[in-house]
Amino acid sequence: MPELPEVETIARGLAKRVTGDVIESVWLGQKREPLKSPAAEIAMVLDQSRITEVRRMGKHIVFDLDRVQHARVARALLPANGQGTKRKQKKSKATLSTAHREATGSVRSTLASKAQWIVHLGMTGRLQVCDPQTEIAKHTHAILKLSSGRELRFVDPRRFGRLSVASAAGFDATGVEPLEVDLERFVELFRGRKTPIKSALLNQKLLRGVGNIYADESLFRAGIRPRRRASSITHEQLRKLHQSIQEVLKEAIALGGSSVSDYVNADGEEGFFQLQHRVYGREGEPCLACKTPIKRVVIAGRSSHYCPKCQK
DNA sequence: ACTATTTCCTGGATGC
DNA sequence: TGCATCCAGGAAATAG
Repeated sequence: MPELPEVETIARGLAKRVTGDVIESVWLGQKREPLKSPAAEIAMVLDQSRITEVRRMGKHIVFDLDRVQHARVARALLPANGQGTKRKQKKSKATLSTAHREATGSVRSTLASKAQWIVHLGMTGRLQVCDPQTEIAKHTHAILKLSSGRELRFVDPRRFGRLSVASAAGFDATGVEPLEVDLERFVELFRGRKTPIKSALLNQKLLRGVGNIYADESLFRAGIRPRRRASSITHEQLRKLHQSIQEVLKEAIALGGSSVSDYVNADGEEGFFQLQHRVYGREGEPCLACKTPIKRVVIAGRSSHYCPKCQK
């Protein structure tokens, strides 16, 4: 489940591998859930673009693109060269003729020389850079053929991930970056909010990038129960929470993120921060500070883990 | 303007 | 072994 540290790790790995590459062709699967922008628009923007930068914004991976030349529209919607025969028939049929025709006129005219490809990995999304010969994984929703001869593929079994494009105006992520926000602005985020602090931490419109694992871990370190109303937390406790969030995220990035379920980085390697979890996934196990069994409750539909003695 | 709840998805774990 | 059921979770949509 990629949250900020995992997405940061993946974005850094991808930046090393694909910066400077030109996208020579784009194949998009027939499932529409993974596509937030119209398929034809995504294909049109990506095709013949150079990747100039890969970075993270919240839980999003942003690929900055430079248009190399005008889109060669017809190619953008065909399967990548040499892949058609190996791919299952169902997938090679995934062309987008109707959307394509609609978008050809309108999108081409609005294309700027700068654009962005935005990827949200959801729960199970993966971006893999591999040779074209590599067998195409089940649930592959996008394949970009790169000028270096490799392919960049988006695979997502659960289809909670999302792909979109932004043009010159740029991608506008909501919320503030937890690693950049100063204490004053951080405190302001929670003023007057009656919602449980756990829910507030997960709200991407306030803070972007914190998910279930790091919310629980941060609250433990700050000694705050997840159900506490955000507005009831003292300034001193918020100061501690602000510090805890930054510490937890930095430590997790340093260890390559948390590998629970099937998370791996851009090189296929697991992270190690799961070994540092003090409450997440430890229901019934003794608190590492006081040995009290860790409790699990559901808040906003999410498992929330805490120590009933250490957290008030 | 907020807040709470429901929905979308599949694979792995569990239970009978 | 097989089959049904439940659960994981981010964020958008819906309801209050």
